[in-house]
Amino acid sequence: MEGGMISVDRWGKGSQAYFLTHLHADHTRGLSSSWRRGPLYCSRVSAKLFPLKFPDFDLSSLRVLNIGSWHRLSLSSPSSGSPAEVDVMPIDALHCPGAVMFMFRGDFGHVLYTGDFRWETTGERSQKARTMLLDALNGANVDVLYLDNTYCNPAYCFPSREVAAQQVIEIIASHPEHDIIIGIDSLGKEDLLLRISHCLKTKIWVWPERLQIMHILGYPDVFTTRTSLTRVRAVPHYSFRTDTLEGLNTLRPTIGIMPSGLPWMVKPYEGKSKASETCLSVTSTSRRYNVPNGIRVDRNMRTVERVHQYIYSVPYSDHSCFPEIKDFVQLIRPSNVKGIVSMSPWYVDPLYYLSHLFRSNQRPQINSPNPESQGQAKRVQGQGKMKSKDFRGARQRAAEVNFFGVRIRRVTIMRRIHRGVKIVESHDPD
DNA sequence: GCGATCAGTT
DNA sequence: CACAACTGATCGC
Repeated sequence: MEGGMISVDRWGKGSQAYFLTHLHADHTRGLSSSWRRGPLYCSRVSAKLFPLKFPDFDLSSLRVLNIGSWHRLSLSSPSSGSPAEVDVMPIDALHCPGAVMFMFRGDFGHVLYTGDFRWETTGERSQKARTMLLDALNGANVDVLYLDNTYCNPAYCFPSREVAAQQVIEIIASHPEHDIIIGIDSLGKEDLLLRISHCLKTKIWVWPERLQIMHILGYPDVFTTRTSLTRVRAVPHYSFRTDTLEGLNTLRPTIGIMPSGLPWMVKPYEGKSKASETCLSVTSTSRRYNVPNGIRVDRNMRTVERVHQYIYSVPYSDHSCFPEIKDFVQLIRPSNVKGIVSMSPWYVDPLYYLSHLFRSNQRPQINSPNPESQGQAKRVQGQGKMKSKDFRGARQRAAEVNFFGVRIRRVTIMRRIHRGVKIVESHDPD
């Protein structure tokens, strides 16, 4: 296999062109203000946000790529040094502001790198992205799909963000006398806040750095850093804790809302835990809301949970859930699929659940679906070529676990080490 | 001081 | 328990 020409969300030496899908920290690790490795391609929104994340970054290194347009890069083959043309098109990833997928086209065929993405089947923007993707392919086959496999497991199933936002709004509306605290990260979930603001006719407090981001993003003037103007506050996810909520409740009645694809962001309250058992009526999501064509109503569909006396967990996710990933892979029908989550010799590929959808007969990278032989393979490999630092933090138990009330075989057991890839010229899925 | 890596938190 | 995203401590230069 030849050395890489192109790196996506990886910032080591040896590539001719570097691509950034979005500005979350787990995709910019290794990037710094002292970047000297040449042009860095990203979306216009990411470019606008760049100075905030990397204050002294030399902005002349940035190359903005317009979403939906092909751009030609003149690179050279790492082996022969002969010229090699590569075309690239960014496509809306609907993950967070500025987030894009990259479609590459060249002598190697078509390679699609999703970055983190939410493949909703409803909504105007989603439809546009779908059309853009199909237009980009123009009937061609995707040779390698690098896939955001974060929730690539049938146990993960949640409603659209529109539905989840409505759930948040219902929670807030049913607590008219309460202050509301919502945990968010430095980028993402803006649409949720805008919907809340619009439906409940309220401003939303954010911390100063977040207000700066809102201004750069050009959002309407509904955000404020003045506490007195609103009862709804969005705070850094990291400072959203049970003791914070308990402390606030000694001053004023306050509830917290955690929008997340995962329901266990806070320790369960030692009493009632289901929202349906409280004053708030939140019943099965799949019964109450229409589900788009092709997405089967799943009994795993997550809904609102009251996870603590003062805290609600709402399935508002910026990553695709399993049925959406499946829809995406069925649409693309790629020859080969690789999870963006890093691999190790004993890594059990979550794409296990999708292998029947591949165009070729690529087998998922599973040592064996049998937990016992997985364990054996791990031990053998572990004594082999891996250095200890490469699997520090790895969790290696394979077991049958109770997952959202459904017994499934746990196959995703490696903690993610990094994201991002070096895209190479070979067709081979190694 | 800077970047990289690790440990720990929600 | 789980994950993504983030903070802060520590290490090496």
